[in-house]
Amino acid sequence: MRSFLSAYIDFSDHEYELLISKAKLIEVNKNEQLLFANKAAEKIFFIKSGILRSYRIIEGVDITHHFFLENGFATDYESFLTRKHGDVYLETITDAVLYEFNRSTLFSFFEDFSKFEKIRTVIAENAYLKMVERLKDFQTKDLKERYLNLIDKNSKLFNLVSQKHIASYLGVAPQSLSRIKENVKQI
Amino acid sequence: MRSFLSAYIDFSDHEYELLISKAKLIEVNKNEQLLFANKAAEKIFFIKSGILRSYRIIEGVDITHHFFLENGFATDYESFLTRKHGDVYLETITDAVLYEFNRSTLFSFFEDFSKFEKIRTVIAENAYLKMVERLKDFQTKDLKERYLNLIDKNSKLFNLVSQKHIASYLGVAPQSLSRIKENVKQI
DNA sequence: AAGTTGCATTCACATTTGTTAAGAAATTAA
DNA sequence: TTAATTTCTTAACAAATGTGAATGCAACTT
Repeated sequence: MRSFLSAYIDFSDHEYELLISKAKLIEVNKNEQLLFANKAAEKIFFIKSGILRSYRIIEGVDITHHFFLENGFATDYESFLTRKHGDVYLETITDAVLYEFNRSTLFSFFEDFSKFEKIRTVIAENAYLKMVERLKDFQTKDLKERYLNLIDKNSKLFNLVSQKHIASYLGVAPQSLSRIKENVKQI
Repeated sequence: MRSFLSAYIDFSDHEYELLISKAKLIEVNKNEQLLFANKAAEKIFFIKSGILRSYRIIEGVDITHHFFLENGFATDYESFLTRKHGDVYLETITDAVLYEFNRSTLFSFFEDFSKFEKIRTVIAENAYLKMVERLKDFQTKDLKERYLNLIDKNSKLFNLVSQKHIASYLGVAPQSLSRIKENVKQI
């Protein structure tokens, strides 16, 4: 987490220790639920190791919203920001080691140490930029291109994440993803 | 702009006048290009009146990225943040009255008056939340639902924006949008 | 070991969307 | 205003994706 943050702001050992003291280091098994829909997200996690997945249940179907990899923050960002009840679940899909922060604790830390406030800006701006990339793909690329693009950027994912979750992430039925994989294999 | 900003932070008359003094008030005709791809976006606009559109040319095709309505900021946000050359054009699609800010002027204003820094965070977070909504639509809704959804939220757009721009915004060919409109009309 | 469960794949068929082309309608320019 | 240009619509066919069902496979349970 230190190296992640220091890419954006400078801080002393002491300040970092203070931040860490606000967090709880937890080890979590695979397939544990970390956040539930219909509750305001009061926690945010920094991922030391492992992979997390956020998803919605829309008309009874599990739709993956996002995969969270090592060295980044994970939460229901929408609910975390708006304090409204979210529609997003967050779960581990591998064993994981996480720093768990309480929303109010973290935000009051930001207020006391205003230079850390910039982290909040940077997280938002990075999250935005990633969303724009995905949106651009949906606007202009067919499934095959989106699939190849995802492999290219996140090859690690494919051994660890089930196909149906990747399919919903890409916005298609699992059968369509199978079809494309077969199609790609032959070339 | 004052009421837009005051929703997020408190500031004095003097502080607001200072901010305004950094901007240039401009009147722009319909179909004027404000930003060009392949240049780093050095300007950001606040829209007093009018509608703007950002778009990319991808494989020779004009793809609308975003519509900007009154009372909000508009730029190639990606390029504006990263300072890299963007792939986005920005143009007016109606006559418009704008406050034009220079990137460096605005950011140094933020540094001098740190409470305004929060504006940057809020803009990023709001932009993110809008992107998430659109992405959710692409993941889970077919064209008809996306179209009805857009009408519902932005009925003003439809009289002022050409169908082909709305089509690319929704990620489909203009012919497909025509088809859906006919389909919807009959019900 | 046998049975259960859930996932990935494959197939057939239905639906949606893309593509090409043509004509109608609207906008712009002269 | 007329002429020229662009946009919108419609149609026919091709391609892609959705849907429901069947199969095989692997992990897990008992």
